Amino acid sequence: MVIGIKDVARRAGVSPATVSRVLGNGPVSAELRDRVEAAVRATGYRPNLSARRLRSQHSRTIGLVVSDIRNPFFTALSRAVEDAAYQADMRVVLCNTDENPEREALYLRLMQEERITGLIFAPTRATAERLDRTVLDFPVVLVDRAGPPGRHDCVVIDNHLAAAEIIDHLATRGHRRIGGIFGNTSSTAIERHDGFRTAAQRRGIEADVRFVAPNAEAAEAEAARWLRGPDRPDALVGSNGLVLLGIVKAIRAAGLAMPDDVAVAGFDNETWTELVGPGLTVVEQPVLDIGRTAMMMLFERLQVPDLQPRKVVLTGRLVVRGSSEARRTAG
Amino acid sequence: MVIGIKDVARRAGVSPATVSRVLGNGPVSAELRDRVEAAVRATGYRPNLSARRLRSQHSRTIGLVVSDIRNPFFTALSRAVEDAAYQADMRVVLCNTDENPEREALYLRLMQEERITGLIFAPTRATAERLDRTVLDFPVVLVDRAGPPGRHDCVVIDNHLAAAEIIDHLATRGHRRIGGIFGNTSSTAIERHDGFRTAAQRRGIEADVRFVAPNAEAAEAEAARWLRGPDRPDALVGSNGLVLLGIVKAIRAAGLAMPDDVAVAGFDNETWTELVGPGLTVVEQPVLDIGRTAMMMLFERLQVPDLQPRKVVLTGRLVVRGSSEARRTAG
DNA sequence: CTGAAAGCGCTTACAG
DNA sequence: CTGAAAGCGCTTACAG
Repeated sequence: MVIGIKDVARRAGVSPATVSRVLGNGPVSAELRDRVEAAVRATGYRPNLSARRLRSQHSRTIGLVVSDIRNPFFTALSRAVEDAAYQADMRVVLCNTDENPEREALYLRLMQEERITGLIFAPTRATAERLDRTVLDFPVVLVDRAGPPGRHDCVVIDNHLAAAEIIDHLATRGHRRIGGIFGNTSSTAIERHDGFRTAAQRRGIEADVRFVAPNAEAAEAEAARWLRGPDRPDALVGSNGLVLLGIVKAIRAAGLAMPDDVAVAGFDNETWTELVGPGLTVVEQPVLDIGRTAMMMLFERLQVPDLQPRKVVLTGRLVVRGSSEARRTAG
Repeated sequence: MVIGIKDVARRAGVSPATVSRVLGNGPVSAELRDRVEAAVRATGYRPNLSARRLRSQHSRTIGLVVSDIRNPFFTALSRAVEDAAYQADMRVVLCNTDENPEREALYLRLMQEERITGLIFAPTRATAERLDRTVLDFPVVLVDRAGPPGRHDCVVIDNHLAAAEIIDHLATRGHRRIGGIFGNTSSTAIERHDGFRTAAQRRGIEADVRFVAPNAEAAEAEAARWLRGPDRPDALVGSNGLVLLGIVKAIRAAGLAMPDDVAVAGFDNETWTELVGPGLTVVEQPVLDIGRTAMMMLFERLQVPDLQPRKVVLTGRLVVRGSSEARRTAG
């Protein structure tokens, strides 16, 4: 049998209202407070959050909708968001969309049904275009992916700059035929692609590009084809951690060496990137800051709903390792 | 303004009860069903899940409490659990305990407040010992960690066997001084330790063991100390993915080579283990099966509450790679 | 098949 | 400070 607030009230000799006030730190005399607290301990009473949410009209719930929690970027993001949420006495409901717009729509409906307080969302490009703030009953902060300019609060890194830094670095190291493999569903990959092309053009470097589904399998298949073909690049760049993983797998499977046969660079400084071959050169994203900032923006938006949409741009950090260093002289 | 069931009812010219029946696939005439569905579409009505849960007394919620979602084993587990849950029209509330018994207690209370349908839990040893099924209002399935024999439903792998396989494999490859680094908070690490010792004894092999907090940093520090000391082992075994990561980092930092200076083997076949050095020898856990099985056991327990506690033991698979192969002959 | 009414377990004006 | 009462938005016997 589950104990309710009435049971506690009866035991403490007070009204349910008083029990509620003790739990919610309302104004209660010390004596009644003591009696109620004793009764709560004695009964092991736990308030029913569904009832509390319904009555108080606050769900104290943050929605977090990402493509796949197994992408280490989103794993770390979810942990950051959850820590911030639990500290604010809120909880998180997490959904994986697998970059599928239909599932995004499904989970947006679920978020409505949960009456979430706010949403942190990494949408596909298709959904970001369509997303209408005014039709949702809660504020949204986009993360990792900005969506159309000026439409939504968002926190991203400067992808254009980061991709350009990778190109500049590779060019400096003497690479002239650089290939890029980019995800085909997110605005982030597009921005990285822009930065990639712009920087290559500026330096008069040959930069070819291929788009794939943003997962390791698709990236590996594409990289394998590319490395086998006549136009094999001397450096490969991956647009996120999963793509980078696929590239490295393809290189190993082909029996090639980094950086002597192909140099490699990419995004996301996962724990393992320093351990592979000579170490992988990557742009590290400040993922904890991204998560925390998204939560802060959500809270600010809740306090001042009619603020202009704000874009917070953080900066990635290029971590140079052996995978992109100049070709070794034979020894 | 948020639309409620009454608004839909008014618009469709029916009672709220009828709207509720349409949504819940209750018995409704085709004509009224059509009118209600049209009204739902026109208004964009979304039922309030808090109200529904409160009234129906079903939360349709699974709790998932693990140490850290960033441990790739738990990342994959959470994805498996979430997929199974959403398919059963349930949702998941996830908590990270950081192997901290106080946080475990906190989150168990939260689970009570959520009135969850059932809990999937990877407890520390301390909490597993204390955990009393009869005091919780929901069934529990332990995953990865079994707890005291016969007390709880659980789904684990045969850790004793898996650890013994690692020892047998290393012994066959000629390693005679094997060191193990084990987590100090989970029953799983203890079982792996047992298997490790037993197999070593049977083979008359020197097997030393050290316990650390189950994270990469602690494992790396311990491995670094060990590799520097006078009793340097010729093979190191890590009790989970994070510990294995720490071991590999320490080996690289010390400028040692796998397997020539130290062989390495461990648990969890993460995506990166095949890419590090000559590839890492690991026991792969059937993590998708573990997640799905845990959900099934939960549902079965809900249907037949007075079943004996059941232990499902799955089997790990030893994936042999270069990190543990026989020392190369100088060439 | 359908509707009116009760009630899930809380919180919160309201009155004292 | 405290309690009685209303009500959050649904679902579900109950009666027809």
